[in-house]
Amino acid sequence: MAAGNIFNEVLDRVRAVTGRLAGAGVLPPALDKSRIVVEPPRDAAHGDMATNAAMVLAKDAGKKPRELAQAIADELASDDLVQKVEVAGPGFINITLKPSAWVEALRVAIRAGARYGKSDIGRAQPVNVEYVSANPTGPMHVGHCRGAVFGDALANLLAYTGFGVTREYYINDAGAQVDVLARSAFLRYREALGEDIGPIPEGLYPGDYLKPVGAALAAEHGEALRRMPESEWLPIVRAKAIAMMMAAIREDLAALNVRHDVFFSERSLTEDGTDEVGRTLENLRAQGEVYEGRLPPPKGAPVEDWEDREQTLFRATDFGDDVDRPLKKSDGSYTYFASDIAYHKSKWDRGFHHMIDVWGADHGGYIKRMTAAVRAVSGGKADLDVKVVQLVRLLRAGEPVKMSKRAGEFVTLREVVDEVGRDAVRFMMLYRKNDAVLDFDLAKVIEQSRDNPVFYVQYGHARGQSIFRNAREVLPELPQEPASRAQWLAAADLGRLTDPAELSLIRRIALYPRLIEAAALAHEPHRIAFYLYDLASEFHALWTKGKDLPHLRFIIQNDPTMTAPRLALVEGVVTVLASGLSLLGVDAPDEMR
RNA sequence: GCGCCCGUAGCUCAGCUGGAUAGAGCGUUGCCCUCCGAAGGCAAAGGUCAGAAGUUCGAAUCUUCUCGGGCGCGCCA
Repeated sequence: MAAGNIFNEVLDRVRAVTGRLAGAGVLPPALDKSRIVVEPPRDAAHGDMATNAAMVLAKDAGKKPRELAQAIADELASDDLVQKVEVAGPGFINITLKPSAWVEALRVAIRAGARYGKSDIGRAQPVNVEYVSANPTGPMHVGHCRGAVFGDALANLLAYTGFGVTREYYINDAGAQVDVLARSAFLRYREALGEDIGPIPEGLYPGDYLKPVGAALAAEHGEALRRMPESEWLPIVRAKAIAMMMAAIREDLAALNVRHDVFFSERSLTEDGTDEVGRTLENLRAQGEVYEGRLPPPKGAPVEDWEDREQTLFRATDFGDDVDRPLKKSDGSYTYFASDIAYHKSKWDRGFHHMIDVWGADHGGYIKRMTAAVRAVSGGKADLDVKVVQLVRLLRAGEPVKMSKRAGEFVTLREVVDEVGRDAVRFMMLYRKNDAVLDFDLAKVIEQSRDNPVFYVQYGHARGQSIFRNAREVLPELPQEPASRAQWLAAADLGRLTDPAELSLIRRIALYPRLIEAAALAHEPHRIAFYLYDLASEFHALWTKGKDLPHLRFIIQNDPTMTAPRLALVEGVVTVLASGLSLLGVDAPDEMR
């Protein structure tokens, strides 16, 4: 078992007990133990952990849940981790562990250090996480933030739980929009050569960010491009513009601490004589999933100039979609969906059985057809989980920040990061479920108070470090280097941690590995953020308790033997805060400034 | 018209994939600094989990329907 999930440990023991009861004839020999769980109770009065084993097994055993619960409880009572077992309610088995068991869990956490909470549940399975994938037609704006941070944190989390994660960015460098980009850049090129280009025509990108592209083209090609017909200069200008846009995007991502392993070009699926899209579609045609046919016009919102025509379609309805989906435009070129199928086929070909795509809310209507396509190209063997991140409403002190898209005035990702800092952006983007709309208030996230969870959690870490700094007087032998400090503290007499508040904090620390696994399996990094907030809150509370009750302070003057275990508790808190924050990609500062 | 997401305290949101008496922050009310960082803490009040039916030992969580809000609905990416 990786890095000590004490809940799994107890679950194993509960299952062992049911096995023994089966051997003794109390339970039938073939038992489905998969539904048995051991979890923390909502109410601390119910003990440390509760299991539903009796209720889950009662029906198969032909016994009353409470009766069976009592039998299991009697067996569990003699376990060396267990202090007390009670049957409650409809058949819950409430387990209270010996304090020594919790204290040992703390020791495990401190010893593990940065590895605490790591897990191997992923069993090294390859997972492809695709996120951001912003069009290379301009700098990233705030709207891209959330998906970027979410995808990055999710990838961190999956890697931490033993999945073989590949972080991927799909560059949409093939559609009409990059030709528009090229024409827009060409104007800036002429401008750079001294021409008066006047206002930017409708339909082209007006932003100033293309001026450097024009300048670079002028420096590199001089007058040469201007003398070519469009068919010749366009590929040159396009390639240059895309390269420069992608370089800018990478810089923006770096500012947010977001990284990718693979940048996959859509154009590479069709250029230089390769036609991966065509090949993919022919394969699907051979399977009967691609055909020529007609679609009914959409109901409700009438499409002007609807033309009923025969077209190439993907049989998405075979996989639960509402209608079949077109693969070719009327001019014969592939639709975006067609190349997206080929792209996901490439993921499958590269060995990914599990794919996760992070998309913006406006792509929600696209999910069914894409999951359908993934199943079609993999013979049903691959799965795709599309995580939709909802809209971010940008506010300043409660007032919406105005953005005008025409005229190219939008708030860029970089502006937001520069104003409030990378940590605040990242934490707040993750302090909400991905499928809920998020209000992001530029004024609030830099506030240094409990209102601001980023600050509150980071402050918890800083406060812990501050305690270590102040402890040197009482404990001069405490190593200053963090890793040796942790090992030194792990050897302390942890049995002296007996106050209910201390044990409660230890229990929360012990919850961390379980939380990490659950968050990873659910693809929900936000759970880490909420957990860290709760942990910091309990830590701050215990700290303040020491104001009224001096015997509960972490540093006890003239009593190194009491101070050491207390510092070990702080070490546990600091370890988990640092670990969780690093999964979120947020700094864990040693002091606040 | 159809599909997807959402609806939990006055406000903003959690709720650990079906568990026990539904939680936190803000706001309101009342408290705690000679004291390891008050950049903090304690306490009180506040709920028909939108509504109805169903599934079962047990539902905020699963199913169906209704109401209310958001997004999307060949040849845009």
